[in-house]
Amino acid sequence: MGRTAQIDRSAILRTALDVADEHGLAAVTMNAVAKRLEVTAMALYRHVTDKADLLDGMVEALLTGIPTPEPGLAWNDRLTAMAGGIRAVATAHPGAFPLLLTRPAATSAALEIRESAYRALREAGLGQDAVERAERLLSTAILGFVASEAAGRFRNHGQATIDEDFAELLRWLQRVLPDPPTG
Amino acid sequence: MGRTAQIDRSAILRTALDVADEHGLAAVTMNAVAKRLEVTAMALYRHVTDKADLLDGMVEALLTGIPTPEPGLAWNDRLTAMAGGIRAVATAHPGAFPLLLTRPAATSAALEIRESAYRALREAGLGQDAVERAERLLSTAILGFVASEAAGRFRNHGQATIDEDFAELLRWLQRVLPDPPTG
DNA sequence: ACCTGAACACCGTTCAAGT
DNA sequence: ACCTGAACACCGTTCAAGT
Repeated sequence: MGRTAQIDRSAILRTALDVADEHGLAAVTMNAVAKRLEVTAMALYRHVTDKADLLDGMVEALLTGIPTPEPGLAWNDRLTAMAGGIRAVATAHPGAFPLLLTRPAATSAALEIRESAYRALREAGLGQDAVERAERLLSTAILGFVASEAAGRFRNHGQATIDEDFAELLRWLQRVLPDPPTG
Repeated sequence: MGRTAQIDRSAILRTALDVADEHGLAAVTMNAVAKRLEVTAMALYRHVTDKADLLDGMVEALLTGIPTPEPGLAWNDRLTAMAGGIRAVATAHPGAFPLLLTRPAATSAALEIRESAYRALREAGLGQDAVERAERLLSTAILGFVASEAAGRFRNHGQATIDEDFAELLRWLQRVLPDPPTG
């Protein structure tokens, strides 16, 4: 009895993200991930329950990469910072990012991000129902754009054009919210 | 020589959409589609070049289901009608719909839809660059919402709430465009 | 012309066995 | 405790063979 572990869950998740980013989500197989870790596919089952659990773990790892905004900022700047953080994660993990749109996350990382957005929108003066609705619409608009970018739907356009598109989207979204604090 | 065909490409695509909607995209295998058609998987290769071609064909079939808006309508009503048409296709094909976000389509059906949007936005008075940017942002916002809905990201909310969310999104998007014609 | 059987390399997953 | 080998049912795909 007793044998020092060669791999752990977080190493598996990091490796799976690498595989997705280099060769696409379809290339994320138990075999491919295991091979990178110099282990057989069966060894993974000690650390993830099955492939669905692997993919859910990748989602959680992506969400953990979105930084919590500086609490000192005004609410509208906090929302903008979160949008930028989401886009930065998509840029760092373009292959894995589409998982966020297909695997609804109810994990703690997802809840924390949503709560940050709720706090900002409450400070904007919205009532509770409006806060929740605005969060759903803002998050889908931003996820939709960023996932489209990651999936290459804009690949015919230059980076400068895409950057300006994103800035324009943020301006659009600001315009449907109450006037921000002047500071 | 000569043997009457049992299947054709459009039957394969329809069957693949059915499988996706009933059991999810992951269930769309050559074997599963073939079995529904009472044929072996190898028979499909006479009508689709490979599985990627099958998935691209599904995208094209989904796009063909989006109706061209009535030319008599004002430009803002045409855009609203297109958004509704996209959502209707997602409702009819929730399992297959996420393909639209991951497989950028440059086929004729995709181009026709984009051209419809361009025409409406030009009538709104936007210059060519603004037209193209607005089309990218409108389409990603709408696709993002509708794909999220199809993927079940809102499944904790009632249908009435989701319907109202969609209406609110369309109002947001109207607000960033020039004032529509009064009629 | 259209479909099938056999074959290949590859999936996810299980379970008993090795250390 | 952790990993592997062998096994199973299932992938996508090719190619020669049947009608």
